[in-house]
Amino acid sequence: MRAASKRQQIVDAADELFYSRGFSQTSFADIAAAVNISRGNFYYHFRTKDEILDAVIDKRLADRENLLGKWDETSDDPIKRIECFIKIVIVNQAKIMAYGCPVGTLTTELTKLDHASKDKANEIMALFRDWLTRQFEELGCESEAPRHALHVLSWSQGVATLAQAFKNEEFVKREVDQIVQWLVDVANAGATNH
Amino acid sequence: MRAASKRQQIVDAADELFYSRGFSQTSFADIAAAVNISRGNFYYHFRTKDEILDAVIDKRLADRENLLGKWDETSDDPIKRIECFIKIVIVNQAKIMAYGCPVGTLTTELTKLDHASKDKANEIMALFRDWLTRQFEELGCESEAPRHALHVLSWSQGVATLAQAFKNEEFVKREVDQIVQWLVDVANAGATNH
DNA sequence: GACCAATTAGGACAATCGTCCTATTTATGA
DNA sequence: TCATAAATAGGACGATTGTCCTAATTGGTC
Repeated sequence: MRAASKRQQIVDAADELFYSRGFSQTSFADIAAAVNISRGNFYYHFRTKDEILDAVIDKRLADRENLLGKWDETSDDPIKRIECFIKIVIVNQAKIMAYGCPVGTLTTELTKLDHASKDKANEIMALFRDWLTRQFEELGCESEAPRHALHVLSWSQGVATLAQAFKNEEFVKREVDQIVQWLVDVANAGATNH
Repeated sequence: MRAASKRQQIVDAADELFYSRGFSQTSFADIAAAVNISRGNFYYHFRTKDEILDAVIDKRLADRENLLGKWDETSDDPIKRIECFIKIVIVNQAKIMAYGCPVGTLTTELTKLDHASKDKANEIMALFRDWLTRQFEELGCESEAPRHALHVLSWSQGVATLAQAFKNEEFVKREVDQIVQWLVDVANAGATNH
């Protein structure tokens, strides 16, 4: 029980550190210090750095699935649900301006490293893509749903990258308003087609 | 003469390696091997890794200024020039799918490292932003020009990130067509206002 | 041919990295 | 209470890192 708790503490700390410093710039010593255990003891919980990475990705996947599940329950209107996604860039604005998007930056880093878990990290991105696709399907734009999903996902990655670069709050708000307007237009166009 | 040439070789090799592997995952040994000099000799040309990074950023800044200058000369129509920028994601598609955007990924990495040269790297992003702003001003949308510039820049970063994640050529083409259409609409709206 | 500066190679250095081994301490349950 | 397992600390290991020093080589100039 306490073992699981300690393991969870390690994964949580690694999650934060991988996000704020990057995976390869986070050492065993960094994580051990964050959870107050010795470097030697670390080996008891995780044998390799890649093991921790996999655990972190699993946690992120679970967290996001949880989040998407909650959004599914917030409203019957898929527009409202997609707006939940859009507004992450505002809800998490402070962290995004400091460290970028946790999903996008990890994907980019692992791909450059050609890391064995890069595909697994991409699954988080795919999770959002597929969820968005379902929302657009419910909106009535069946054949266009996958394209709209990629469009919104791409939009969010761009906003996150520029938010980190320029730290411009107004830019973020403006882009959110713009994409929400686009979303409403898409919904109306889909409705008139039926 | 040969010294300058060797120095240039080093900067070029570092530029490529920083792009494909990332800054902190590129070692002195990697760069030295790429230009066929010994690690010891390296110190004669660059005393610290940060010195190489600064030289690489300077080179990238110069390269981009050069590129933007050429685009300025391609056409009198700012729409055509902005389209040049938009189509980088197609021209450089192969590399972008492999390593992402060189400007965006470096900015992200240095910010996470809290590196002393992060602001300098951001200047490359600002260079594009300011150039785009001038193009939109020429288009006639004066007060909206800075916003449009950020919008296009943000769009390009999003497309690059998703291109790297999903490696979907059709997605890139579709997004390019979409933003070009948006650009034409903006131009028409600006024209009717005058 | 001799001299001087530019350029190069080799290796030392202290620090840090991921990994691993081995005691020791702590907690659990019969 | 005692045996057993879980958990922890400390340190060793080989490799690699950025940095730096020194000696050797090269090339051009008088």
